[in-house]
Amino acid sequence: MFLPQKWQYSGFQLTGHPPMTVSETEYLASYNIHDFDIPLTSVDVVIFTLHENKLKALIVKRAEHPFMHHWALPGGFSDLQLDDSIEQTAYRKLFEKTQVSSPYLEQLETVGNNKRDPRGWSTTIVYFALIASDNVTLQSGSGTSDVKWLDIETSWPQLAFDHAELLKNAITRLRNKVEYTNLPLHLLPQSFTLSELQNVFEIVLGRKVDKSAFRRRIREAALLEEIPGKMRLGNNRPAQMYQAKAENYCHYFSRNIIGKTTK
Amino acid sequence: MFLPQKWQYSGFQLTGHPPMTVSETEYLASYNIHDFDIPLTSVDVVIFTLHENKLKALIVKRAEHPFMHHWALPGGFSDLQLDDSIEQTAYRKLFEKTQVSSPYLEQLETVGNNKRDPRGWSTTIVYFALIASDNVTLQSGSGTSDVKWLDIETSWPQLAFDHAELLKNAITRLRNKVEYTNLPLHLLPQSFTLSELQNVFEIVLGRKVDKSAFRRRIREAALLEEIPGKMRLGNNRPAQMYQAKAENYCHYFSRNIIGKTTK
DNA sequence: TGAATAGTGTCTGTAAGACAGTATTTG
DNA sequence: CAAATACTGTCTTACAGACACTATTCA
Repeated sequence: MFLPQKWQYSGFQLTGHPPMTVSETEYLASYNIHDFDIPLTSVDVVIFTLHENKLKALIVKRAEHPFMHHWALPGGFSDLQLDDSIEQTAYRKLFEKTQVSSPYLEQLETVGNNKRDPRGWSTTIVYFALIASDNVTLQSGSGTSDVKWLDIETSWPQLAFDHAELLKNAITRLRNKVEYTNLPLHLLPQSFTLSELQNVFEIVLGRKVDKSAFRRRIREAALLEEIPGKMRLGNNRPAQMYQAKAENYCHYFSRNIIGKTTK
Repeated sequence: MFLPQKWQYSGFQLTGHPPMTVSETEYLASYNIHDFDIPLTSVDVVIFTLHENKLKALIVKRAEHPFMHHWALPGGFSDLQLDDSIEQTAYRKLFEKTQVSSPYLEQLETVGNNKRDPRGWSTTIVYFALIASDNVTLQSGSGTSDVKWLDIETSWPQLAFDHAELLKNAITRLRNKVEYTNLPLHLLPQSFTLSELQNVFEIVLGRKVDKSAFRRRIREAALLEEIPGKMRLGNNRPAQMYQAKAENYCHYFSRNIIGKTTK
């Protein structure tokens, strides 16, 4: 079961490459990444927003091989000069397309295999972002010829690579997390009413929830603050407007939202 | 806000590389990954087990540069010949060290930046695995000179790269998920008693839970099946033994376990 | 019999679901 | 006034927590 490792190997090194006589400094000086057969690594971003009461994801039309002229998720390679980290790559890609600089951004998954890219072994790190649709200015940017919001409930165009599956996974993750987090807050503009917030939850969940229970849940989590005197006016009773407290980037409820099953 | 993209770009392509006159076939034929400056990409695996009533993680002593002679998480590069996917790389690394072939394995996070590896820009895909400690045979394998279980509650040796942080993140993820999933099942051998299962939950959570509530929760989730007649004997009332139903790889409870706050 | 652990019964507390009620605006 | 939406009150239900109780073995 548990071998006594200490005596088995202590005092000598197994053979390895590079040889033991090379110091770490010498090793690093002679190290050349291009000597190794390593996979492509890219970053893709699933950008969600709410537009016309629909949940939408951003897709771009590729202007380059492979999959030229196909729709795809925005993404690309880390620029080792521009980016200090893969998060920065994700933020940069998101900003290039939307001009939004402070989204909710979360790492989703990393997919790497020898099937997904015709160029060979390829790995992509997938992020998902939530942004408010106000103040977004879409830009196709470099490497793409078009950009648009895809209503995730309608039929999708054929997406490049395995991007249809990546998008499906992102939708699943978002739906799951909405059951026990406050993520939909990030799909709304800075100020909003409780009815608007509830509406966002319902759109993402795909079902109605009870108003009274919903408000109690939000109130008791202390996620929001009233904006004194600011009301949403209409042909009915005015609604109090709220904003998210800064500290509530992601709040976890201790129970799932169950809600009504009918839409 | 939302630009009418259709008319803006339809009918022509933006300039791009490679030029439009090259077909995809020609492009792929001339494509050479070594022409590009791409980051190192590795896979690391945090392997948890339960041993002597402690939660432990596997660490290996590096026999190669960089960080030679330092303890580190098991991991390494995908072998583009051996591995069809990064999951396979993770399974391979896990099997090399433990001879366990069917662990619980989950992707944790991917960390990529220009600080974490002295060789330069580097990305690692981190997995975490849960295995039962019975039938494990530790092997240091290639590139490492030693291997051992690290009790995560004791003080750690200095770990190579950012592995201390990766391990900390894995522990956090495991602890969080134990609040609302059945993950501890995978730390036990095939058959076990309910008290043993509760004990595993308590070790991972770091606190006691109520026996009656715990059993109700497990019973109502229908995760287990009795092994008829098989009992754990001792100087006390014998305990019924159970095994996990095959379909319950990962069960999500709809509420967190709250439990007692005293250990 | 006592020690030890297995296993159960039942009361309480908390938060969600259901749903009907009241409140406040415009037209 | 009616229509529409905002907001609240209250009863019920579900399930976790607390904790005491019973059960079954060995020494």
